[in-house]
Amino acid sequence: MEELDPLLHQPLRTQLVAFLAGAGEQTFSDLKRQLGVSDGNLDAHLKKLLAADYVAVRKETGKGRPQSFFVLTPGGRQALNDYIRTLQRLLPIDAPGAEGIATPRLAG
Amino acid sequence: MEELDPLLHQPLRTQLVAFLAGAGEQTFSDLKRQLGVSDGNLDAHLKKLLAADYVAVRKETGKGRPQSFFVLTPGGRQALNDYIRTLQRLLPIDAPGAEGIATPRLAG
DNA sequence: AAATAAACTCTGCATATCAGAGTTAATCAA
DNA sequence: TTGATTAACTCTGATATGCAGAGTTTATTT
Repeated sequence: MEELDPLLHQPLRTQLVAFLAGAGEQTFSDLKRQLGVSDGNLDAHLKKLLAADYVAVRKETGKGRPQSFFVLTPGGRQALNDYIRTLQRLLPIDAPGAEGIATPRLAG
Repeated sequence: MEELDPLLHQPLRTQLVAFLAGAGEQTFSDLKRQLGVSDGNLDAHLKKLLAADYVAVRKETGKGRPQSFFVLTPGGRQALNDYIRTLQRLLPIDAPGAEGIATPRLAG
């Protein structure tokens, strides 16, 4: 059976990565606001994504408050694409608007 | 931001529910073999799905070894459909074969 | 009827998730 | 220009989740 990347298949991280994929570079605070999550929780999940090189940080200091900018790496983008393809194979995702399950298909 | 049903958004449970949706009623052993998972783990996840009424059991006894047949309930099927729709809104799932992320869209 | 095996279920450990307290650094007010 | 305030993180510990294997029950086999 297909494997779902456990790093991406978690509610907050899926949203986080999806958001980064769509919106590009984001600050810690932007992410916190967008996802409505606590500091500690966001930090913990970002750390995992950083450790896997799915996300990279660019820290800016000197001008204004110190800020970290988070971006999806090429590897992260690839992982997301693979993840989406796995979901598509696993779930009956046909076309937008027709996502309901009509007829069960027999097991393999 | 959209919420991803945490009961469904977990690797094993997503596969489990997807499989039940596609293949219909399955025994414990069938599920174990198909998913390649330990007894204890399968039991734990099935319990959660049962508690949420996403899945129902029918226990057969008397003729042959006692067996439990697990099925997706209408509620479970609905939850799965909602879950898929949420994924589609969240991720750039457009059409099969074109799932790559081409152009970032700006944040809300 | 004793041994074997299938079909579950329970227990406990390991890891993950999460919120809030703590820390550092910049801006603002006087 | 310095003390207060606030934004931007980071660390800590408490709770929940995930998991494997040991244990239990019930049927077959010999």
